Amino acid sequence: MAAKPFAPVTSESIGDYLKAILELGGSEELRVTTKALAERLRVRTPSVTGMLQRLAAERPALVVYQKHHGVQLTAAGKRRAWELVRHHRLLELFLHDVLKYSWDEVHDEAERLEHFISERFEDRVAAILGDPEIDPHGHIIPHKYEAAACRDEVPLARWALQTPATISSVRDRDPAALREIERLGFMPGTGLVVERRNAASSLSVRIAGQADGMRISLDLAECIFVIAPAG
Amino acid sequence: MAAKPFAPVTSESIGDYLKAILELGGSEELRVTTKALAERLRVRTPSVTGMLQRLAAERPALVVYQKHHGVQLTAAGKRRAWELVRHHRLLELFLHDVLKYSWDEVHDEAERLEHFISERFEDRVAAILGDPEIDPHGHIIPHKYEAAACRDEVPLARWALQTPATISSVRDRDPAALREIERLGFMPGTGLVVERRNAASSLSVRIAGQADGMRISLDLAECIFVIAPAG
DNA sequence: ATATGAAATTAGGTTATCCTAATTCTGGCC
DNA sequence: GGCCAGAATTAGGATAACCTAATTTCATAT
Ligand SMILES: [Mn+2]
Ligand SMILES: [Mn+2]
Ligand SMILES: [Mn+2]
Ligand SMILES: [Mn+2]
Repeated sequence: MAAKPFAPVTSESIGDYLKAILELGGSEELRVTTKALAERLRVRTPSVTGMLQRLAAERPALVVYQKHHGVQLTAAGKRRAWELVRHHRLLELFLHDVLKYSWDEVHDEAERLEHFISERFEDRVAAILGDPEIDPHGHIIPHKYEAAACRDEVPLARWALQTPATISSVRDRDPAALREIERLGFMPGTGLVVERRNAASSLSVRIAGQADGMRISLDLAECIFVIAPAG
Repeated sequence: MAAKPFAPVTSESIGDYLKAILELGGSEELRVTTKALAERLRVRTPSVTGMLQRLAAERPALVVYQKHHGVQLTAAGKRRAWELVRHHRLLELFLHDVLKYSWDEVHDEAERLEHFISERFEDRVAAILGDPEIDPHGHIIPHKYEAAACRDEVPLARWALQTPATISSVRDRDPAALREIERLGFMPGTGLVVERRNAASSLSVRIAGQADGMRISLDLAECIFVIAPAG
């Protein structure tokens, strides 16, 4: 009766490891280090080593683990990680659009609930949102059973000067940064140009169609991702 | 900044124990036995004993535990248990009305999610549902920070013969029974009379305004709760 | 080729929650 | 008052997911 799930179901903890490996590995799927995982997950490195050994021993294996040389996700690990990313982004959009959360409130709630909703919940939320493509922070919502497409995003802090850019997404994990970004008007879809780098770790930026520019800290510019316009 | 929560936050497991003690104790708040808890929670009795000792040792204590003589909830335990009941019933109604779950699908999902939603989630769901009073099975949704009112419900199996009754609620835990109840038309609010008890563990029941009666099993009649009409 | 410091692993321990097997308590019945 | 069956508890152990302290490995810089 119960169909075999496409992606293995995991504990909350394992799910968080898989998602962290996915996100730290980037689109090139580089091997991720123990230390990077420990920092991201706020645990100590021996906890990471222990968990990686378990994930590699699982049948089917969720990661390829080479002692002292980091981990990568297997196909099974990737399936589960992308499923959680889909849950996360659908939940964020649902919390924002239906339950009227502000965009800085959605992340923490989604981060917890993504592990506990059923496939049915996922499907119904997608349905009432009209199979959405983009979450409140501009992130692409993967299709069911698929990895998300990926754009060539660059943090605003590394974008070339005097070159038009469009904001594609913003980091979702820092509520204070999100409030600041909203206050300044750097919403996904907005066009802008970086006019110069200032000594004081800040950037002078002008939003398309606005007369005067503004200064934002490099820290904040690391939270804003841009692409070439009109892609 | 973060206000002290009105009810202690608990693990999923502890929450399930507290809710089970609340529900098994009934409105008279009788002491609940180790065995009853073990059955309800599908764990072995030594697990229950161990957990009860922990709940009693917690500061503030969540239960009053007398070795060999069962447990009762303390005020703190009751607060948490009722909070979870509120979460559960709000979630069931939300899943049914907003996400279009059928009434036999809502229980299991709510049983899990009730432990993981935040106060904000609870409040927003209540708001979009218009501060509802009754869940899809006819159960009263407690107000925030309060125990639910309670009615003098009786299982249909124990209602006097030939005496008009109104269905107040139905048991929410058994999907197959719920589908049967729906098929037969025993929805909360429906009026009926029990015409007789038959030998074959069944009841002959006539729904108000319907010409002919029907037979339902005593098992099913244990899942349907009734009160005197027009209360 | 070797030394060294950062990164990673191993060793050993804790807590939460569950289990089985063994033991003890309790309430009713003669 | 003593016996018994069922209920409950204690004893001892497993597993998941953490931790600190000790040790090992790796990459690089002389
Ligand atoms: Mn998470
Ligand atoms: Mn997001
Ligand atoms: Mn539950
Ligand atoms: Mn219900």
